[in-house]
Amino acid sequence: MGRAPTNTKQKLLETATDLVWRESYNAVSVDEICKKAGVKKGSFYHYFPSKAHLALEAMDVSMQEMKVYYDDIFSPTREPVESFKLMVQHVIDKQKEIEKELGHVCGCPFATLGSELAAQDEEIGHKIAEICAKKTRYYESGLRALISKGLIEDNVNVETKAKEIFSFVVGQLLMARIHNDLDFIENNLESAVFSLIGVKEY
Amino acid sequence: MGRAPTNTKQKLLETATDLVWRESYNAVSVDEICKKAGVKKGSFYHYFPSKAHLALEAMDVSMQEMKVYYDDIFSPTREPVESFKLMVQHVIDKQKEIEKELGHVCGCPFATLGSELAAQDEEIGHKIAEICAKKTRYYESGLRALISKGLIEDNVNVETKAKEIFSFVVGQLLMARIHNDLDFIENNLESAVFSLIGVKEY
DNA sequence: ATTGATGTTGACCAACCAGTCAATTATACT
DNA sequence: AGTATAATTGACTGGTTGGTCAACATCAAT
Repeated sequence: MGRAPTNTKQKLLETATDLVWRESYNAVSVDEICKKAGVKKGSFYHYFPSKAHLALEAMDVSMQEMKVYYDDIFSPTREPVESFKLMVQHVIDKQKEIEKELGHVCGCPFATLGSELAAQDEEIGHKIAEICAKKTRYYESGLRALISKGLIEDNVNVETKAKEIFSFVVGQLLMARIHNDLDFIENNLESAVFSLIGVKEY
Repeated sequence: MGRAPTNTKQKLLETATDLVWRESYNAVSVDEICKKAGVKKGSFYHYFPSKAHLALEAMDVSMQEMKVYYDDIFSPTREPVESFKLMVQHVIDKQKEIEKELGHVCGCPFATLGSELAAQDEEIGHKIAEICAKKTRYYESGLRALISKGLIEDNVNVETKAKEIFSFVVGQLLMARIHNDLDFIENNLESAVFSLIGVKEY
């Protein structure tokens, strides 16, 4: 029943993700998103009750995409050192891809959005906090695997260390966005992460 | 000659700093700044040719204020371990003060602004990159002092390590802003910074 | 007292903002 | 063929945006 389903909603989500990731939430208007997506504003509000709801759904999509990669990267079948290496490489690859596509180093989309909206929109802020917590759980799992292999001391506070690693990666990505330059991350992120983890040989 | 100078410009700078730090650049309008500062919009554009120029001047003011603290904290007369301890404490104290005043954990004002505007306003992005570079120079100085005291190995790449510390602090502040919670920083920042520096006893 | 520089005001603007809605179109099922 | 449902459109709204401007106010030096 009803008219044939289209990719309009998906196109809006993709376009919004690109525009907001590159610029910022408040700098991008609904009109701009619609124009670039080739969709009339009436259709926008047919699929989303508000601009904020679009952002929330776009985060869900991004999160799901990320989950596929991270489930693989931190799969229990891998060596934990390999997991962290792959994680760093994935971050670098993704940043390079987005830099090419959007013409600017863009950093972590969740952190950028969270930084902007944490004090402005409670719901979005809360969702981003959740996403951050989810990501740190991958690191926790990797750290526990490192402990079980005897590669780091077993008195390491896994939750704390995971948060530190996450903050560090997010901070480096933020600096890369500000400087519009991925060189430092490319040359430094892997060794810095392992130094922070405290594993000497890898 | 001319009319007696007033504090109008200063009031605009202070008000704008507060509003933009708490919310974001694009979320705060010139009208809002003027209203809260008790200044008419005509006066605003008498002192600033544009909203972006206000941001640039506000950053200069913040930077000058920060310089006073950091020149003292990283004064060559101090023990370098004390410098880093004081730096961490200063960050925490400042965040607590701002949280109380503005009703939200606000993180690093430069990083927040830079994250938002890096790809939107080249001039502002460039200025923030400069400010970040300036701050890392304090860390470099502290690290060199640590080396000269034999507290860390002398093969440490000071420029790289300083950038890592800066990224880490900025990342932790960003997470604190997103979670609107300073607990993790209060409990963890000092030990994490020293762990990152690589000094065991302090 | 006049001049000239600076500070202040409020009305004004075109463009843009998020969001609304009734009308229209396209489709799948009966 | 008819109908229910979903997709699409474009014109519309009221408020806000960054920014302009001519007029006016206040003072110091002459």
